[in-house]
Amino acid sequence: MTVSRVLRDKGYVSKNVTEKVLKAAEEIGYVRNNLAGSFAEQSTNLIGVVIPSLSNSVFTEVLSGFEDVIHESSLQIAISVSHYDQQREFNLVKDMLAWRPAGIVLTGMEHDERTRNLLKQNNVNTIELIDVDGQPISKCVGLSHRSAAEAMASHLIENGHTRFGYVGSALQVDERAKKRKIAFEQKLADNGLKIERTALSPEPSSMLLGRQLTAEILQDNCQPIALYYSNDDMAAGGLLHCTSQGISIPKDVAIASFNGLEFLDAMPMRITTFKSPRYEIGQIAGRYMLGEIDDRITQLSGELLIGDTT
Amino acid sequence: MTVSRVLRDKGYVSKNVTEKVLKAAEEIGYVRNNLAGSFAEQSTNLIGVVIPSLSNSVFTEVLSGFEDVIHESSLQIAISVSHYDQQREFNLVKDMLAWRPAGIVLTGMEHDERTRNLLKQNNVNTIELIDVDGQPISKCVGLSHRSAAEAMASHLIENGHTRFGYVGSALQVDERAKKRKIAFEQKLADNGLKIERTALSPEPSSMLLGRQLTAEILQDNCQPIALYYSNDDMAAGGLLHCTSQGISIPKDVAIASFNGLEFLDAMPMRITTFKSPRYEIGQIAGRYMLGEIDDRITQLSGELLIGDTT
DNA sequence: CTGTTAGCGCTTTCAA
DNA sequence: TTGAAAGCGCTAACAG
Repeated sequence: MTVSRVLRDKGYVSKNVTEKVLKAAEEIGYVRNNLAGSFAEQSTNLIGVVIPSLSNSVFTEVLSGFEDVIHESSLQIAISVSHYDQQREFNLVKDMLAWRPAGIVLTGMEHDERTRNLLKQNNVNTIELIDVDGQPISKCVGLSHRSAAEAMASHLIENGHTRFGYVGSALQVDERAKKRKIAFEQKLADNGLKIERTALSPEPSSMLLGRQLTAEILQDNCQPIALYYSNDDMAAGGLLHCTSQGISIPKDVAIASFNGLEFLDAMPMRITTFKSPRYEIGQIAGRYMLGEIDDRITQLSGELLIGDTT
Repeated sequence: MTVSRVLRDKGYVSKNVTEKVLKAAEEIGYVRNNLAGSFAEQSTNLIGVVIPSLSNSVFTEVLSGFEDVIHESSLQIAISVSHYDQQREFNLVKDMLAWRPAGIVLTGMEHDERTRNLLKQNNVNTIELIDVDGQPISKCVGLSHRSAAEAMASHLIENGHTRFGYVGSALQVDERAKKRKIAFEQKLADNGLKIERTALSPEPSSMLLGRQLTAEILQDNCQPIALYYSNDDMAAGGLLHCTSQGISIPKDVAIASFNGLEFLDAMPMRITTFKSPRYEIGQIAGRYMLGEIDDRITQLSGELLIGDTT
């Protein structure tokens, strides 16, 4: 017990003994056994985080903000990847719960019903990231993808665009992109307008795919048209297609997207997009974990970035 | 015990009892306590991974490959971020060892001596990623940054370049970039050449920084010159500076870099770079973890990508 | 300030 | 095929 007290710096131990214990621990290279310790304490400092993918910088930027806040505390982050699969997410959450984590962080508001039940029944401190359009299991922080899409639709309408196309990828798994598309269409409808053409692919988004789908959607000369993309990668591909074809932007083809990723700075033209506050979402999630925020929902606003393509 | 057997599907239990147990577990929403279980087993399925940063896609791409291999097994990944700080890395490794992980994954070959000792003494299955120029603690997989830089130097020399500049960032913490710079200089020296100008910054690399440092290095008209950059972000910024200034590429300024990141596809010109096999490194690290590889060192080659800028 | 006792929930081993 | 006993290394609670 005395050793335990010294090592945890808890309770009173004489200076003399403290030194001896510390020295001995150093000598034998003692490493605490968290399995035993946390087991005895019936709690851990682990936070289970589930994100859809590690190769989409949207999620790693959020993670980065989360980590920057968390890493000053004694909490540890354990990351799992759901590959956009709610069934897999459920299994991951179940596995994580077995470690009795201090908290769970999920991406998005759409989950398997069993996941929600599991988390609620076990009364786990849960935070959902990136989206706020829905009922959180416990807490959530993000932006309204509906509002973001509406803002973009309004911007295009105000700029006098009357014909619209949509270019998207992986909508069957990307719930946020799906919400944006629906809200965009709705806003157009409110103004007596509609999406005339759509190019979709189940593949993950990429510049190459954006380029291909844009070529497809423009093949029968429907210009002038304003294209709304599911995200920046797709839109960047679209821009490359247009410039290579000598298509006038934004006169013949306008380009608008979502995310506001940094790589857009590399493009020859500034693409109009909607910047999602990714790093900030992560930071706030971190502060939720540290108990610094109580609100059930934190809605961040994001920002419409008007570039040269609309 | 019978319950334990059913839940782990281990040993013989009658069908009748098995069903009853499974049903009861389902009803009460039983979740195994890994703290108790792993404690009793004296082992875990956790793999501790330490990477320098989550906001550098080099590391998340490696992680992605690692995860893709690992996630078919029963192993779990716990990620920590060292912020390029060896002291912090040591603390993270120590914290991870407290969980008695099935393995540890580190980035690079340069670590605090205490980290190496800790890992060796505890006989932990350790894998070092991305670099192979050095003595691994246990196993490592990566590419030779020396060779990559030498290949680029040779390419530039063969193309007739005779004057050289170097643009880099964060060399005090980026050991791989440092190795590349040294090897590049050495190769030049072997050919009676040298780096005439250097622009360095302690800031993390970014396109903006690359742009600024390139402006700086070119301010007193030293063209023609071949610039070697610490990585793609910096080089992309350099390219943007040159195109905006109407500088002829590669005639007046040649640009060469390292990594071969995907965002280069967005650039108006294909930058000459050296593609590091990031995803593959992660995959192989995963196979190391699963015990599918025994070699102490796996050296991957990478690829010189000759673009329009050299 | 130091020590004793009991127990965390599971698994390994042995016995029936 | 099932069960009983013991123990993993630590900490909370209490006693001295």
